[in-house]
Amino acid sequence: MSDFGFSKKLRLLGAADFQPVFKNARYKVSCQQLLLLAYDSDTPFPRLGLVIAKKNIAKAVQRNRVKRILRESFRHNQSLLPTLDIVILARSGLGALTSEQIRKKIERHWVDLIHKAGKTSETRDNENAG
RNA sequence: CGAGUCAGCUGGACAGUCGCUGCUUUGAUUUCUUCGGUUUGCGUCUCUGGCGCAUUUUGAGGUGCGAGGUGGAGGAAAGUCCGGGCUCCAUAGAGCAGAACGCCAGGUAACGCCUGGGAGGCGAAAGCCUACGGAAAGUGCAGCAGAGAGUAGACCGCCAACCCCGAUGCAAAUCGGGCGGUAAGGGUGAAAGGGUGCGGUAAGAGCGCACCGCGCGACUGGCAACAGUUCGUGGCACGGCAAACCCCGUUCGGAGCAAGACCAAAUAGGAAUCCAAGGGUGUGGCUCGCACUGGAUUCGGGUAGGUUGCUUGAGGCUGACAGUGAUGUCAGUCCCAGAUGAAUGACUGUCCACGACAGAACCCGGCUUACAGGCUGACUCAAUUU
RNA sequence: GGGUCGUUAGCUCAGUCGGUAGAGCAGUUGGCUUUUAACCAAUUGGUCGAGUGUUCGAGUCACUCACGACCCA
Repeated sequence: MSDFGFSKKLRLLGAADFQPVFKNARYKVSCQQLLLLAYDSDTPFPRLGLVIAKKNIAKAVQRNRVKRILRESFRHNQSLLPTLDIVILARSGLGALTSEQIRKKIERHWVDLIHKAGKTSETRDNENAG
C-alpha cells in the first residue's frame, strides 16, 4: 500500500462507523462552510467519512465536486494526519465556492486538526503518567 | 452576399504521474471460509465394513492481498408529466363509481407519443401552430351596462297607411293626439338573431328577387376525416360557453426495486394447523375473494446489518428489401457503467474556437424544461443593398 | 430513487357554483388618560409563486415551470 491510496479501509462505512464520531466528537474544527468532527480510531490509520446533505448543496454535480476535492485532499495528506476517524459535514454555501477555495480551506483545517490532536494527546499522556 | 426555415451530428484534444471501481489473466499460498479425498487415534453399531469427533496432509472454488490487461455518466443522466416491462397484492375477474383521451387513417409492447392526410389560423415563401367529437338529448351560465341577453327587444330615431278623437275646411285634404307600425340608423355590451344591391313600402323588414354565405339531400372523388366553378332544395328554421355539469366513443385493478427474495446479531412483540364469528384491516368505494385479530393444539419466527434483485435489452451498428413516412422483415456483427456513506477524478505540460447545461441508482419508449459554441445537408426569398 | 401535498396583505388563515379579493394580529393617525398599556374610531398595505392557454372576464378551470414541506428501508 502506497502512502497516497484511498481504499475502502480508509473510509467510514455504515452507521456503526459514524455514530461514535458524532457522539464523542473529541476534536472539532469548523468554518462557515465546513465542519470537521474527529474521534480516536480503532485502526492504525486515519479514516474519512463525508456527509454532504442534499439540503445544503442542491445540485448533484456540485456535491460530487465537493466530495472529490475533500477525498483528494485527504488522500494526499493522510500520512501527516493522526490516527483519527474524521467526519466532514458540508454546510450551505460550500457549493458556491470555487474548487481552489475549498482546497485551501480543507488544508488549513488539516493543520488545525493536527495541532489539536497533538495537544490533547500530550495532556492525556501526562494524566496517564501522573 | 445576407436573412430565414427544417432535419441531423458534436458536447475540448493530446501526453505524463498519482487515485477509485467492474470484469479478466496471473502470482504468493499469508487471512477467513465452503466442498471433496487422504493419514492416524478414539467412540459407537446391524462389526473383512459403515457412521461421528479430533488430527495429518492435499485438491478445487469463493473472499481479501500484489502485478498486468481492459471497460467506466448524459443529450438531456434532470422534471417525474405520460406509457410499458419487471415484482408483490388472488390467477387481476364482474358491476358501479372515478379518471384519462377525443378530426381521420396508420405505426407501436404501449402511450396523452410518432408518421401521413383533412379542417382552421399565421407568414411574402420555405414552413409553423391548433385539448380539433357532440350545443337541431337534457340541465345550466352570461356580473356591470343596456329598452332588450335567447322560442328577442321600442330608449333615441323613423312612420302616421289602416282605425278612433279633436281642430280647420263645402269637400279633397292638412295639422295635433290616441291606438299603433318599424329592427334600416344611433346608443349599450365580449356578444343584439346572415351580408351586399335592387325592388317594395307610410316607414321598414328575406316581404320579394339576384349574387355571396349557411343548412339539408343527392351525385362525384377518397378506406376515412373531408372536398367540389356539380345538381336540387329551404328564406334562414340552427348565436356563444362542454379546459360548466353532461352525452357519445375508446382505454384503464392497485402499488412500487425504499417492489420483492434470501442469510441473519439483538429482542421476544411469535409461526403453522384446526374451529367459531362475519366486527376490524388491506394501496380509492361496493360485491366476490384473500389475509389478520379471538380460542385450542404443535414448534420455530426475523428488526439492525449483509447478500440478491443489477444489467443481454421492445439492445446498438452495418447492409438489403417493403412502405410517401413513422416503422417493419431478413442477414451479418458487437457486448457498450453497474456504484451502494455511493466510482468515472486530481495535478503538470502543450494546443485551440478558451469549454454551456449539467452526474446513472431497476430498465426501456416518449414528452417537457436547461444549454457556450462548432459542423453538415435540404429548402425559401417579399422589402432593402450590390 | 419513489410517492403525497402546499404557495393569497409584514405574520396566521378564509375565498362555496368563474363576475371589482376579505378576517384576525401587526403598522399609521385621531380620541380617552398626567403618561404608557388596554380600550374606541378611522385608515394604509396585494403583479393571489411565475408563465401560457380556455372564456367577454380567471385567486378560482387546464397545462408548463419554480420554490417549499412531509412520507416510504
